[in-house]
Amino acid sequence: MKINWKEIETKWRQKWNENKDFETNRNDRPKKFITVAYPYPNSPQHIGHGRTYTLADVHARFYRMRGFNVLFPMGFHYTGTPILGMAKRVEANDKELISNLKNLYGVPEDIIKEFVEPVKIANYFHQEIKAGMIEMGYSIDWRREFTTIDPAYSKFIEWQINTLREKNLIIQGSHPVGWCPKDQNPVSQHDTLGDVEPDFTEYILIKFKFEDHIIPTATLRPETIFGVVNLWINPEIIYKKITVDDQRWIVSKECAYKLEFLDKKITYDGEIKGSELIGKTVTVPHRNESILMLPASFVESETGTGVVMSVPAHAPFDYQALIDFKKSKMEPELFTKVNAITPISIIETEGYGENPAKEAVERFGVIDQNDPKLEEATKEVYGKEFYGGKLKLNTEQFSGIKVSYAKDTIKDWLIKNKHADILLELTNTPVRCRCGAKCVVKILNNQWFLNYGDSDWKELATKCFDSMNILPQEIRSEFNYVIGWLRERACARQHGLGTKLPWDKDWIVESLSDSVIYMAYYIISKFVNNKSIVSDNLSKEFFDYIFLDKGDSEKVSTITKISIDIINEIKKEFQYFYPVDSRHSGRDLVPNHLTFFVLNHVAIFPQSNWPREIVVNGSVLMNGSKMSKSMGNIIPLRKAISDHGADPIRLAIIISAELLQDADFNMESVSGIQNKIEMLFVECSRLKAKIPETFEAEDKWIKSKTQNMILQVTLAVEKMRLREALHDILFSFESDLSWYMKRANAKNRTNISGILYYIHSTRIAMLSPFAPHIAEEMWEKLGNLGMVSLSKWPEFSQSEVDATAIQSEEYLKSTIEDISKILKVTKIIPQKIIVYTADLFKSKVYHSILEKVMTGQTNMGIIMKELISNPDTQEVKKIPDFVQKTIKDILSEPTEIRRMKLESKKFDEKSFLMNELAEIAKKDFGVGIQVFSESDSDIYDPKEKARHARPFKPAILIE
RNA sequence: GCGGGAGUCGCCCAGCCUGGUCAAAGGCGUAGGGCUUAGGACCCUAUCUCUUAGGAGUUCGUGGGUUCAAAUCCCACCUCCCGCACCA
Repeated sequence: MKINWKEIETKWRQKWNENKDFETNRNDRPKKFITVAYPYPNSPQHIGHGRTYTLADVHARFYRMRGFNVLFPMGFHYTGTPILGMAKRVEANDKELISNLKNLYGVPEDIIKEFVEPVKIANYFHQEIKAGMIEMGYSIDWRREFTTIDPAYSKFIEWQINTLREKNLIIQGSHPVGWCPKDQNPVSQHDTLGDVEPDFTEYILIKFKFEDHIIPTATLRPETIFGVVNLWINPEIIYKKITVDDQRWIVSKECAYKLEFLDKKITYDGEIKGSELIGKTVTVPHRNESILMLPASFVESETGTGVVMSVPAHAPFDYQALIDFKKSKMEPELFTKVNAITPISIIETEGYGENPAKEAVERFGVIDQNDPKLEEATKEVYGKEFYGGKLKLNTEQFSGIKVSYAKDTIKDWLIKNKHADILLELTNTPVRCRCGAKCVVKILNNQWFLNYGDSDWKELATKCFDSMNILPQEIRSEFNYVIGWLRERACARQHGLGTKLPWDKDWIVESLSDSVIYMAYYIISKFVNNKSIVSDNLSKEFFDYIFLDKGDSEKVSTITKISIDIINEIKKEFQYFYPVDSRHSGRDLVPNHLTFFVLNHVAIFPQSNWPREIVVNGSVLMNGSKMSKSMGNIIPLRKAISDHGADPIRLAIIISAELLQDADFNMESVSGIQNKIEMLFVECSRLKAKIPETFEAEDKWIKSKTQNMILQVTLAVEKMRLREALHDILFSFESDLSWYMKRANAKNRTNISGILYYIHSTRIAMLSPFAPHIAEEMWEKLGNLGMVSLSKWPEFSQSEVDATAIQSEEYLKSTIEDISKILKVTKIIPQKIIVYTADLFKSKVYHSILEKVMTGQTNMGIIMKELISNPDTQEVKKIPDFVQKTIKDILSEPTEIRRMKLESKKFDEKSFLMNELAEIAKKDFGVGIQVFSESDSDIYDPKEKARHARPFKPAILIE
């Protein structure tokens, strides 16, 4: 039977909507406030976005069924730069973008024209995403919807950022960024051609004195200043003479250009050829020694300053260039000087001798300074020295420290003594802005930062994390790590949509900073949307009173012109719903949003309102590979819903992976799920509500198994192990059910529909948070009244679990399995099957062994001695083999089964097998079964098999 | 480098948290059978090795260890993937 998903889903969505089932207000029941990171509306959502929201929705629906008053709201994050960038690209008539909008996202052409206005983009995709969320059946309270550019939201953000500033958590400073000199704008990944992230490193400029000039060299290894023996100049380069602030420098043209953006005043004074510098000397800072400037072809004008300091003991390039130069022709006078240059070794590293550079050059077989092998040699020496090297005595006060540590220390010391400066340089050059210009590194002054480096703040956040539930547990250490390395973070930028900094209107609150405590705003937004309050009235006093319990209602009412009743109602609702019980998000937000979410909460709110839980999920792959525009494998969520139905999509996403793993989405799994659900649907349509009749062995068993499923599923959902839960409901339980059907059919029973009705009602109820629409339909088909989404979650009941029933079915199964194994190995076609159960004595021995094993005694010798010393069991000395095998039997079973066996001592194997084995064996093997106890007097035992019988392991004879 | 995750029977992947029901679920593939004019779809059976009695042997990246018992716990090593900032 084919299910018409669309029809069923529309039907139930309408009912939920009419009944306002998911509109949540304060009441006297316990609450759960479940939130999920709101979407950024710059594209329609695809399957990947759907995952986080679906997980959160299942969570919300689960708690709703467990009796909680669940608030699950949604907002839209308009703030940020990508939308702005998009608008610019539309304006510039960017072909690639417009084709994506048209073909990939299906945006009508006349609407694309309006996209030159950023808000139009956000509005369009906002509605698109919202429609998808509704179609997915998310149980959202839409009365609380908002966007982050709503005037009331801006008031809220102003309050947030002012509060942080009052607490001295916002500071001002300078900060390097990737920069487009043409646009006069910072650039990040989505502003560059090819979407490259501008990546830069910090070089240390060491200032060498040359006459009345400074010749700076750029290095990553400031400690090597103690090992410098000469400088390398490229004779082909024409260097610039410039004035940097008050000093006169000589650097390459490219370097001078870079310096212009690094907060320095540059004027150009003249030029000097590289060749003119050769053979002249400079003074090494601090050491005050004169060293020569020598020519080298590996020196590039684009890198650093175009001058390199030579440390031949530790830098393979320098060592090789020195060798090369010594071989070249030169004036005798210079040769004497050059020949006198010897490497100065300043670092000792295990595995290297006096001159690591020389050793590496020789080992790699380097030919000359243009040999690419030098790169490898450099990497090796640098790596080993950095992590394993120590500075030698000739480095004065730094001797003995590890290189990895010395780097920063020496840098600070050099800068303090004015021997050095900083040069920031892009490492992945060239980075081009979308406008085509080459990007540089710029130091921005007067940037506003949230001081996440503050140790008191970190401590509070750590305290909060320690008290929080983090799901899955594995991700917790990652949060601790992030808190550890977090430093100041820019919280304002100069472009994009958003709220202006209240005290500095040139800046806009950065979008990762205006989205950290907005869960509190869901309380406010309900009252904004129903027009109880207007943005103009939302003053500092209002938010202080609602969120922080500061001030009194009368004063606040006077200031805000909002009635005391409304103010108090808002406050009560906030106090009822806060704190956030669970926050859902993808794992990409762990090092930023989720951590900031906690940091900002602990900074602003009292401990009682700190968040309680974070749930993190992995991303979604499409047929095993990452979804990307260029691959064209992005499936818009709404298209997937209309093609396959919302419930199959929800189930396929959930079943494909556990929380943190990447979920591999593919159409086969969707259609597999559809088939499964269709079968279940047919089953539910057939069953009628009925009170179960008397219970036979298999009925008691399947009831116990159902209880077991309830327990397992409930525990799994509580830990958000939704894949496991769903798998239990849909698949694992199926094998139990088919065993049950096999048993019932063998007996030709016709009175099982009551049991099946009970089982399926339980399953459908548990399925409902996962596949809410079809579950409602099935629930109705089963003849249940009301909505399954509002019904009670099935509860585990220990009293419904029948240990004997479970154990006896296991016994039956293993006996049948033994028979088939024998048949398989011997390839006999059976005429007759005879089963012998163990006698009373063995059963007695079995139980005393079981008791001993349960107390931890597993030693055969000791058990044997104890059995013999007891008059009741001393006869075992005749059958030591039995004892040995029984211990093994027991040990190979799970503790749970052992316990059950211990509990139900009086289990009559013979009569059970006679009653239950006959029909089923007839069906499976086509012959009758005879059952004897080995102690029966009328026993038929021609091959003397009976004596091998053990409790729960009957002997078998097949003829 | 730092931090995190992973390595399972031809392939994909579950089991590991909480050791025993584990020669290890499920899917794909392969082989045989059913259905069909044929193909597809679907259903059944088999799928580490040996075995004419329910058994035995060797397996879960590699090497050790703990335990009566290890895919599961501990230690070391090897390989692969992801994140490392002003960007949502």
